Amino acid sequence: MTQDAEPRLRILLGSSIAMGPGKADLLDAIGEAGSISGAARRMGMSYRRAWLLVETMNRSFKTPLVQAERGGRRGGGTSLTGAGREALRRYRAMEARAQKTLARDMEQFSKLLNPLSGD
Amino acid sequence: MTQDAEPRLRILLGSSIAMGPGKADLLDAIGEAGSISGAARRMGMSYRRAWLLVETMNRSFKTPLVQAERGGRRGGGTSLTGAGREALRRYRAMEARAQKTLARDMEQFSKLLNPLSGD
DNA sequence: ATCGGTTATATCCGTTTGAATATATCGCTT
DNA sequence: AAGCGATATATTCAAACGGATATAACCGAT
Repeated sequence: MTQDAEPRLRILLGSSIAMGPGKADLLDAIGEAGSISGAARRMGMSYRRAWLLVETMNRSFKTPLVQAERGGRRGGGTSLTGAGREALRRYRAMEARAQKTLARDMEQFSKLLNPLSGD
Repeated sequence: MTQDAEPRLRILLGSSIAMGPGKADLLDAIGEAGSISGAARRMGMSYRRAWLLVETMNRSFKTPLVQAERGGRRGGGTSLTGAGREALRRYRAMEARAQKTLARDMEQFSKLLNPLSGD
């Protein structure tokens, strides 16, 4: 067994990535964890990186995808906004549609690829 | 008018990008220019960068996509192999198919995006 | 034999990226 | 008032990235 090739979808807005596989996963994790720090922990990334990704997303969209609160019983927390849930849902739909549409092409394309070369 | 969002397709093999918009453009340029250095010039990138991209591609595929020659009347040159032309053709087809399939979704998604934020 | 243009490779350097750490602020809880 | 856990932000440091430059090898043309 070797890993196989994966098609990945990114939504580029100008020079910055508004949405992509990593950011979508982060949104999922924030939704589940209820905080940026919790999401970062379970994704094995630094809080700073997670916070920067969130900042990029919030700047890329009309309405912030993520809403943070400081203090409180649990020290604060972060939740997805309505726009956040919508953007995530739509991205996942596009991702799935792309995967499905390209499945046959990917089969062919994969035959050209070097099964080794994990890099 | 502001720039609008663009969906981009990458083919990931392990941790390295086997094919993507930039590499596909480079293959096109090499095909037209007949050399890595010429392609780099017309794309405004350094020879080093172009050469590294070619190296990554050649490592990612079973058969090299690009064949280089040294010396000779024109000092050498680089041409696409059969595999190179095939990979490029298939990638462009996938790209186009994805664009078409996602056009409607992108319309909706774009409504969520911040028209400013060129970064 | 030298020259030209290219591939191939190494080195240097500034920029960017990202982890690690530290600090301030917030607001509930005790 | 002190503690806690989280956000928000700055600073420091190492690694990765990429441009610029230099050099060697190649080989036909002159």
